[in-house]
Amino acid sequence: MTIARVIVDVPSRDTDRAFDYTIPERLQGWVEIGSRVAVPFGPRKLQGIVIGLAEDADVELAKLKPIEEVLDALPPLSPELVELGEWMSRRWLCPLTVSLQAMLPAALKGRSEKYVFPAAGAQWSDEETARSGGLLLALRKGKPLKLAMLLQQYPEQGAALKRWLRQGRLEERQRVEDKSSGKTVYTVFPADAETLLKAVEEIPARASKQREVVRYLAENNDPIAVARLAAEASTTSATIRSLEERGLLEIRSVTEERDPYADRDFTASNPMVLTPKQATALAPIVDALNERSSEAFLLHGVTGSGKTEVYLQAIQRCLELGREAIVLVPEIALTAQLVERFKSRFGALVAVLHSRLSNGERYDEWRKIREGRAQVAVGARSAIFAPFSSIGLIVIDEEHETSYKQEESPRYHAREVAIERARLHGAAVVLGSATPALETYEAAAHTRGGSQSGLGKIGYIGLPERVANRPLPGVQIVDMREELKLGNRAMFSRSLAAAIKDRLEKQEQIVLLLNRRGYATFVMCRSCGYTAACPHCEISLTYHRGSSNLRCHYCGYSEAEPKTCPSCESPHIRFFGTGTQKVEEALAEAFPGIRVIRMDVDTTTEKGSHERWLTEFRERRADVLLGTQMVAKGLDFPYVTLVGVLAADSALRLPDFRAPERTFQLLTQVAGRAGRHELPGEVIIQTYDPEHESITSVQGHDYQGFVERALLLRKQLGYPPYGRLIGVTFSHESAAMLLSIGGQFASGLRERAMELGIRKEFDSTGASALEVLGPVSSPIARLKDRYRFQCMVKYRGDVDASLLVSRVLGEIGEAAKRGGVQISVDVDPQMML
DNA sequence: AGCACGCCGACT
DNA sequence: GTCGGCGTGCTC
Repeated sequence: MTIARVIVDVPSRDTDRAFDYTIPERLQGWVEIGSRVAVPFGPRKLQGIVIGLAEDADVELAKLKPIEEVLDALPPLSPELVELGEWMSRRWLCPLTVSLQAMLPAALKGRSEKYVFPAAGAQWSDEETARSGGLLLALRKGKPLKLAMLLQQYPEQGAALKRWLRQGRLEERQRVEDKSSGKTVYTVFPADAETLLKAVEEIPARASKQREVVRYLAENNDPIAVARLAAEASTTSATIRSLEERGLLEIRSVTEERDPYADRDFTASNPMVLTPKQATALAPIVDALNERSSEAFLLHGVTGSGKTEVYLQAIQRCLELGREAIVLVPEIALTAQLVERFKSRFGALVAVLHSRLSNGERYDEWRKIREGRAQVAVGARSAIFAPFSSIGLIVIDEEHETSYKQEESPRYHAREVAIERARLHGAAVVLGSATPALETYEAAAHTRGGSQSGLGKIGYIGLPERVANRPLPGVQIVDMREELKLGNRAMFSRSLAAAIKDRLEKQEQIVLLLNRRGYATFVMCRSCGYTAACPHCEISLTYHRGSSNLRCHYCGYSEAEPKTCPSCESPHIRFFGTGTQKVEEALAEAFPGIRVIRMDVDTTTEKGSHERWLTEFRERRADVLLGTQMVAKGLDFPYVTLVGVLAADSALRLPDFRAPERTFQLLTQVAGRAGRHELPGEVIIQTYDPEHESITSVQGHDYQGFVERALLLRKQLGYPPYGRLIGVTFSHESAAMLLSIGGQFASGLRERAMELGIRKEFDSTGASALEVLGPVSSPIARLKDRYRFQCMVKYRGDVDASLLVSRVLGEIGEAAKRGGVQISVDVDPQMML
């Protein structure tokens, strides 16, 4: 008897283990590791993933319930992805179902739905009917209705529904449903009649049902739905399945496909001739591919050095070897321009996965991969889970981007998942960036010395020059304090204003970066000092001019623009700080006739708007592309010769040890947008802190220098990559409980560390150390009506802090649950806020 | 996480 | 007496 070990879709600590089920006869052969199944669980019916099959497991069979259904013709996950999920849940301390669920396309994240319908012979009095406000009339039409929908439509009838269900006058039924709208039919594609007839002889006489099916198919040699064929031959799908194993037929899920790129022509492109530098960069990657060794490389190339062509040719080689490739790109860089580059080189072999596709479209692309019709997957973070079976190469472009870390559970980092997945496949990893993350750089620089970062060995490949020897743009730093002294109170310095005017005359283009959206960043009353804050979060509200309201950028709350102070009714209420909307206005004022495209979260929510703006800019229907960091990444426009940064230090003062690194990276990236083609580029950076290293290093394009100094500082303070962090956040609607639960966690962890003889101090001896900071109120003390406290665990890489933390959480979990305190754990947090 | 079961106050 | 409040414990 085979037992299936199933992870049910209940994301909690208590249920984070496999539950055993029997496999009923009709599903024999369909249940595999990675199958998605519907199972009974207590009184409910749930979706689950099979993570193991055990022959006659050591359990009381009588206690086991059978699997109810297998939900896909092909298991959506492979044993390798299940293993990867197990690794993830250990690495980032999340329930296994959460990491497995993260690998499925949204269309397959079916939830179970409850339906209710009247029991046979159930009666209701006229009075009850009248009081139900139409509910009973709807129900008595006979069709089962969704319980969730009824509760939403008749909110007052909840109690009545419950009563009737208990009394048995209503019945409920639960089904696990897919979200995908496209209809899927599992279809049998038979081999040709001749092959089938020949094969009949070889099928053992005992397998009479199989023979019958084959004879049927020999006569009716057309594709037929699995269910119909089973009915036709009065047998079960298990029979058909074994025929598939004999190679006499193929079962495929057939759907109407939506190809989001169907209406577009891609002109074929051939490999370009590599520069000698590019060729040198490519060589070690190709060596690794040929040897099938799971090596990782940092491809450190300045902006415009032609990294993409290196990726393309590495992928080419990978495909020639009959293996598949994954390319990760930051979401906002995943533009038509980039997709086109891959499509034109590899054609229909490319599947594209990004968040702007509908669930259905995404599911189609995902199936192309699963069914082997695509060999290259290009996508954002979650494309790292592309269901390939033989991966040869994983490329992560702009590997330093923060978007590779998922900010909700599972809080994984795609870079690390890539390295682990590559290890399982014997695949090469290429991490490309002009400004590598300090963690990556350190791992590459000290690969021989033994790195603390946890990334393992990384080979270093440098690409220090732009193609065709185009110079890097000149960078000018403007001290805005000097401007103020000279009486210039405008938001554009004299040199930036002059440069803008010059480009307008020459009909060249300009990119302007300001990392704050909205119009004004805070609202204050000059009489009483009142500032407008979100009632749900401890965050000041941002004024948006178009809609004349104040908005919270954390929870989306908005309120009307105040005319007088809500606190003292003084009319002296003023808007402070500059956002992109205000810059747009100032540009129009200072340069009449200027054509500006503003690109930020507010103007790009609509589907396709992002690409539309970029196309408009590329076609030079605008002079200025003004925006938040989304204008800094990966864009390549030949006529951009000026890049202006309005407030370079805006992110520098955040209470986050990575703030200087982020600032340097952002400035370098945006500077790289200028002068990428024939026309030379110029960059003007405005700041109130012109001496700051994050800014001065951009001027000299001095990554090396910046990084060496930053790493030294990190080492002194025990921050990553030399020490590591785990952030634990406790939240509750009231603050009262948080300090005590947080305190219990901190002291519990300190005790455990002491027992194991782990030192508290980080010192030069290099001995294991672990330190617990907090609990303290989080930098954002309240978010969406919940107060937040946090602890930060700082430790050296040789301490298994994850294990310690999960043990302590196990101890205090009960108390936290009773008190209603939510705990979220972030291993290797990327944002300190 | 849900959902049932169980033991307590406020209604017909 | 019953309805429904939410604390507790279990789900193969």
